[in-house]
Amino acid sequence: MKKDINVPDCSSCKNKDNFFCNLSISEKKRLGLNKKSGTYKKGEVIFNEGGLSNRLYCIYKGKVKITKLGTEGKDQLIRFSKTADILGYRALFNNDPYNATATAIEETTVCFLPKSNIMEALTSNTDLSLRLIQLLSSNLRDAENHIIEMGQRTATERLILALLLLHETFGFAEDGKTINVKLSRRELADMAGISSETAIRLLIKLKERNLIELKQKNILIPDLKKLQNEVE
Amino acid sequence: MKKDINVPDCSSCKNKDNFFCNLSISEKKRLGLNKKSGTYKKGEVIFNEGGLSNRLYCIYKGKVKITKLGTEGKDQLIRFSKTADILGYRALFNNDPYNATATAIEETTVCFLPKSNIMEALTSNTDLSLRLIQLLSSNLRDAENHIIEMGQRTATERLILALLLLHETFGFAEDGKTINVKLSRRELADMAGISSETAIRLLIKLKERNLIELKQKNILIPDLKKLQNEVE
DNA sequence: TCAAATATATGACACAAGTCATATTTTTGC
DNA sequence: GCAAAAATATGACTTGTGTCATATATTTGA
Repeated sequence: MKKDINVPDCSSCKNKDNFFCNLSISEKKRLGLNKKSGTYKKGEVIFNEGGLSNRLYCIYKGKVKITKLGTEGKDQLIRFSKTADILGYRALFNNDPYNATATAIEETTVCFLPKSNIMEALTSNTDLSLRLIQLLSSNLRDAENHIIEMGQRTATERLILALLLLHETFGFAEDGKTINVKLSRRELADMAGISSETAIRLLIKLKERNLIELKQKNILIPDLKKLQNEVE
Repeated sequence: MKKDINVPDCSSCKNKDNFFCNLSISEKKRLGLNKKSGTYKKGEVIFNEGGLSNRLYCIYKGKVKITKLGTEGKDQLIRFSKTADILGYRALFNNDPYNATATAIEETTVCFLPKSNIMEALTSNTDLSLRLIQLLSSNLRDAENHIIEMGQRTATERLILALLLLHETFGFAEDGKTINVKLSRRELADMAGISSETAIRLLIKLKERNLIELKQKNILIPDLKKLQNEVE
């Protein structure tokens, strides 16, 4: 992590639709008082499961994976977060240690907002609590759907659902078919709860069936509808 | 469902530690204004996935399972709720349909609190938002742990974890070893994300290893620590 | 640039757990 | 009390997927 001094004040942030978008200009100024920021390289850990928290993280730019370590030292991917998303909110609002690890999956710039600023914003703008409730509800809905996938879908289906989630979260690159993030086979396996070897094999199978294309670390979905139909 | 006219006003509720425990007496009186209540028989549905909501449910007495229908018509158990817990809060605060089905697993009496009362309580007592944030955070933590179990644990381990969750949620009966709820093998299987046949077989195996006792529909855990050690 | 580390790919093999069928027991509703 | 429905139990069989080992390709860091 290296300190980043090029990030603007919260009231001038380029991410207009972020979690704090409903705050007034003056509320945003107070939110960003004394904030710091830093840039993490791909693979660097932003915070660790079990660590203590006194600030909220706001992603200025980049992509992050949230993982938990399971049994036998294997990771399970819980969620992705990207530019404009907040991180570490559950620990902050519950005065708990982090219960997951946040890792940059590409170079990522993050702002650290002091807890006192957040609490003040919550008090002055009660809409913010409702936004947080909605965010947690959305996370919970996604987690519940993931439980069902893990319990009831085949490994192939889970891998396809993982690819569709990547598209949904990060979109396509400009060519309109390359998933806009590069993950290792291990990371894909951690999303789908399968072994790396199985992920590798099934990706090749999907390629052979022309459902995806593989170009170095890029995965392309030539026909999104067709891939979606595989898991209906 | 039959209407129940024996439930007291919220300010006199026997469940002193419920979600609304921090409200003042007068706030509780306003919360319960025009509330209704009903009693559901074991197996009756309290609300259905996809249904619309304009009230919050508060369990006066009883036990409820929250399930989602997965692929191929198979249920996945998401969570249990019991006496003093609230239900339907996510739909209410997000103006969404219910995304799960709530079913009584024993005779259950539920109070229906009008949405307007809830919103008023939220406005007058900002602590209530924080309690809801904490509740959602707790649900989410549990769901995330469940994802890991589904992805990384054997069926036997998952069944044991399901039994431990039943103990944790509902406790033991007075003998100190009978789990204080009766579920069918199918319901246990839905908790663990395994087939009924597998649940039946593995229960018998656990019995043979003296880790549990089976007495009609009752499951007994003679040595809780020993069972916990099986899944460390 | 190069050696070491890591990621990807592949083959072989084993088995946990699912499906299907059937028998038996228990529960339900009239 | 009784028939039907549902739950529980068991056997047989199949296979999806994990593990382990090894080869090859790519990335990393000095």
